[in-house]
Amino acid sequence: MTEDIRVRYAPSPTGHLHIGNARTAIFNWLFARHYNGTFVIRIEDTDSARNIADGEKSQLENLAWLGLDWDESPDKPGVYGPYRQSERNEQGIYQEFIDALLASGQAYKSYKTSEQLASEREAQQAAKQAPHYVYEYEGLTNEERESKYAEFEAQGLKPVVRFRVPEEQVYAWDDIVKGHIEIGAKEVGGDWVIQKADGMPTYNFAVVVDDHLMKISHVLRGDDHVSNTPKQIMIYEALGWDVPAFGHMALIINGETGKKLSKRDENLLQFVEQYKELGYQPQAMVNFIGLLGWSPKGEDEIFSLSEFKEMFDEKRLSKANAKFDQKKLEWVNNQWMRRDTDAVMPQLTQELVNADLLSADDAKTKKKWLEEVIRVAGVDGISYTRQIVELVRKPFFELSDITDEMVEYLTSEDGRQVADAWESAYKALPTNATAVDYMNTIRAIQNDLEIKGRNLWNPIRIMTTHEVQGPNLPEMLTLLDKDNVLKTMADVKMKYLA
RNA sequence: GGCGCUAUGGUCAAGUGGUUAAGACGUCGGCUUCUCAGGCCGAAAUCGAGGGUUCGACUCCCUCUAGCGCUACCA
Repeated sequence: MTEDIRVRYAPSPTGHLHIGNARTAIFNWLFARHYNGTFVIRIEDTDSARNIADGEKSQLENLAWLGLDWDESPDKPGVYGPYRQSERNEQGIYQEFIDALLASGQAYKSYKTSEQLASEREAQQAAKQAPHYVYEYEGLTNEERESKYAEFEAQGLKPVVRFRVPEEQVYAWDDIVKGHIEIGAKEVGGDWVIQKADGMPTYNFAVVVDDHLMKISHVLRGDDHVSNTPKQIMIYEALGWDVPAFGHMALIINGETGKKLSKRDENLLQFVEQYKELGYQPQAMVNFIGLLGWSPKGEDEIFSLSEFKEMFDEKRLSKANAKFDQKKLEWVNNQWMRRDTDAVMPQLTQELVNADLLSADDAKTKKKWLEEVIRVAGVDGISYTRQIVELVRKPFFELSDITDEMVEYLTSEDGRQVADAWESAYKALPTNATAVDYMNTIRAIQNDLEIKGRNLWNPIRIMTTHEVQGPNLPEMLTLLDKDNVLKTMADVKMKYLA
C-alpha cells in the first residue's frame, strides 16, 4: 500500500446504526488501522427531510460501543473539516465546484418540473426505452441557453444543476474486491442532478467533492454503490482530480427474503442497538460481522477487533452476498460471554433487576449469592444476557406449578420412600452444607433404598424446587434458603403425600 | 427492460489443474450412569446447468440459468 492511506465511513443520520452500516464502518476501520492509515467519519446529511434528531449521535455512540475509534469526525475535527455535509454546504464548498462546472459548460441549469420529468419517463417506458434524461438545450449556443434560464427564472421556476454526461465515455476501474469493472456512460441514465433545487448537492456529487478535499485514498463501501461509481468518476475527471481506489463489498442479505437488508424487514433485528439491549457483547458483534463477507486464513472463528486488525487483508473480502445468520451470531456471543464471564457478570445481574426479580438494593447486598445463582444456572447455555432471566427465575425466585407428571413421580412407591428419606436427611444437614454434602446424602439414599436414576432424583427435585429438570441439584441446594426449602417440602408433602 | 455483480452442503465459508473438497453455525445420532445446559464423538456436498480445453477440472474458456444490486431533485 502506498503512503497516506485515508479512508472514511460516511453515514447519513437517518436512524440508528444499522448492521450493514456497522459492517462498512468496521471494514473501513480495519483497513485504516491495518495499514496505519487515517479513519475519518463524515456525516452525509444533505437530505434534510430524512435526517432524524440524534441520528448522528446515536451512530457515533454505537460505533464507539463496538470498539471503533476515529481520527477525524464532527466531534473531533481534523484539518479537512467541517465533517457534516450540511455545514460544508453552508460554507459554499460545493457551490464553488458547481459554479466551475457551470462555467466550463460541463453542467447546466435545468428547470424541468417533476411533472415534465415523470411524463418523459412514462413516454420512454411506453416506447420500451430505458429511462433517460433528455437534454433540453440541444443545439443552442451558450447565449441562447442563458436567455432560456432568464425566461424560466421569470416564470418563478427553481433550477437544479445537471451534469452534462459525456455519453461516449466508458468508465473503468480496478475494484479492490471485484476486480476490473467497466460501465458505459450511457448507462447512468443521462444528465444527472448534482445540485438540488434547494441548493443542496446530491449525494453522488458531494461524495466526490468531499472525498477529494478530505484526501480519501480508498473508498470501501457496499456493492449497492457500484452503479454510482461511474457518475462519481466523471466528476473526478471533470474537475481534473485523481480518482481514489474503490472497493465494493458484497452485501449482507436477509436470510428469509434473500434481499439486501432493509430497515423495513421486521423479521430480523438489524440495528446494533437492538442487540446491545438484548445483551449481546460488542466484541461478539464485531466478531460475527467481521466474518460476514471476509474470512481469515486459519480455522479459528473467535477474534477480537485487534486480532482482526492484525490479520486484515482486503484480498480475502468475499464477492458474494452473505446471509445474516442469527444462530451463528448467538453462538459467537455465547463464546464471548463464556470467555470472560466475570466481565459480563454485572450485566447479567442487572438483567435480573430489570426483570424485577429483585430490587437493585437486594442485588447489591446479595451480590455474591446472585453471582453463584447465575453461575450454577449456567451462562454456558445462553445466547445473550437477557436470557439469564428465564434460566434463573425458577426456582430461585418463583416456583413452578406441580404437574401431573411430577405427581406421578412423587406418589409412586419409590417416590414416597425417597421423599421420606430425603426429608429427614435434609433436615439433619447443617445450613451450611456443601454441594458435596448434598451429593453424599443423595448417594446414601440411593444405596439404602436401592433406587436410582430419575426415580431417585426427581422426587427430590420436585420437593425442593418444583422442577424435574434444571441445573446440578446439589449445587442449587447450597443456594436455596433452608427455611424456604423446608416449607416447600412440607407443602408438597401435605398436598400430595398426606 | 437495460447495465453491473455473484454462484462450493440449510447458513458463513477454505480452496487458485491432481485433495478423502478444510473449518464453523445449524440439523440429526451416540456418549457423558437425575434432567436441562455444557462437553466429547460421529453423520450428511453428484462444487448452479450444459458444453468445451486438458492425461486430469470446483479450479481455465464459452453458453445458459438463477439470485442480487442499480436504474430519484435518497444516501
